[in-house]
Amino acid sequence: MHHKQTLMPANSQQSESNHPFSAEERQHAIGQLVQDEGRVVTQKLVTRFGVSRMTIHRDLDALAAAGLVRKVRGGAVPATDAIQPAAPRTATCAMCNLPVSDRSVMMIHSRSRGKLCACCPHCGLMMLGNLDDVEAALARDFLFGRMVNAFDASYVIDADVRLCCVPSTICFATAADAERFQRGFGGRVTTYATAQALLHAGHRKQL
Amino acid sequence: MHHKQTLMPANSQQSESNHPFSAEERQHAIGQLVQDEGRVVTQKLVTRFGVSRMTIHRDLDALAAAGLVRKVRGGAVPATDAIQPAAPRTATCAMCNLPVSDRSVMMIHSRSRGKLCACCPHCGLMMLGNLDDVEAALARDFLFGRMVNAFDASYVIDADVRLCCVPSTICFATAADAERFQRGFGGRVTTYATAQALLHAGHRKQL
DNA sequence: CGCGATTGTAACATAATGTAACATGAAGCG
DNA sequence: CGCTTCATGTTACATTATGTTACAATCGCG
Repeated sequence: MHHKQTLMPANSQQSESNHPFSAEERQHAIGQLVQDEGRVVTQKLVTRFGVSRMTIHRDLDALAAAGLVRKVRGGAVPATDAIQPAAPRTATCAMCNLPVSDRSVMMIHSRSRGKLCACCPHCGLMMLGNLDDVEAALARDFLFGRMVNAFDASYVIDADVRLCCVPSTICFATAADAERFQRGFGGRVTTYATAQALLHAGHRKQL
Repeated sequence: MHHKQTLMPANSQQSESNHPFSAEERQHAIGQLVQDEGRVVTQKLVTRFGVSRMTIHRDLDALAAAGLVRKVRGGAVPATDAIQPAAPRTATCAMCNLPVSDRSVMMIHSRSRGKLCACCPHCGLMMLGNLDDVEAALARDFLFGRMVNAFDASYVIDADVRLCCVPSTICFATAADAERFQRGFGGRVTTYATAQALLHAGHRKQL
């Protein structure tokens, strides 16, 4: 009796509700939604698909059991998503797909794309240059291992230490540290802005 | 429910445009804020997230329980030790009992005492000097993070980088790396034997 | 020092959400 | 036809997140 799809006016906005979904189709659609939007809200799925709260929960259970999503209170997020407070040890770089080294990791918080992980400042800076809704960006200071504001940090580019991607880009909390490192291992000490420009120029050159 | 979210338009009931924050996300955001800005003020979090004072307090309680922040009157500051939230930081140094930093860890295999963990080469070398049945000793190369044979490694003692115990003792896979590091950050480049002697001499002097 | 303002916290209330147990109705199958 | 199975709905209850209130603890200031 509550099956809205049978009662829907023809001009209804909720296109999906016009035809009844099989369980499989609905679950597949939910999985897509999670991937596309980063997060789904149970209550919205209830109205969107015109099924009961329990049914949505069962769908999410099935998706979670299949490892496709992770249930959170109120909805679900992508299984790979790292809303978790813990740093994703098994994460791969959102830019180059290499496994993320704990030593050089960068974390970027984008409003639209959530929490992104970069294997090293090279990839991290590239990503930052391509995002326009960054809420925060943190890079790991090479010397002390602390996370620092990526925009305030200093970087040594192309030092004789190849940690990850090339040209090697190493993050330091202070310009003084970067300079001392450069004295020993070469490379060029830059601010965030300069590093950003250099890396992007280098990549464009290749095109 | 009628709480006065003076900062947000009243029409946004649950809209993700303004407050996509579930409890989990909000706590995560707060944790990042603490790391990023060094300190957060409870009252500002209340207005920023549009939740009650109690809710913010509970968030901070949760973050503090997880060891991610330390509550202070009026807000929270980064937990001094916990830069890395996850990780098996259960290990403590067999010499000084400090939690073992993944960055500078040394592993010593003793026939009689089994596998011992040192927080840094300082403690590791001290332990090695006191053990007579060592099967193997590995230290983490500071530059690349690889484990190297502690007896073949080079060490920079008393550089201007205080990572763990004092006098700071930093391990490098090669003498060349140690020298380049010394060029920037000072200290003295030594072999295993020399570092060993220096550290023990320093400690005996205190007695 | 006392006093007011701010902050921390405990206790309770409430709404939203999660979940288990049972009911229903359709489809398939002997 | 009756039976089973499956997806779903309904109901009831547990759990969680949050707000509200009251009060204690602390700070700042005259």
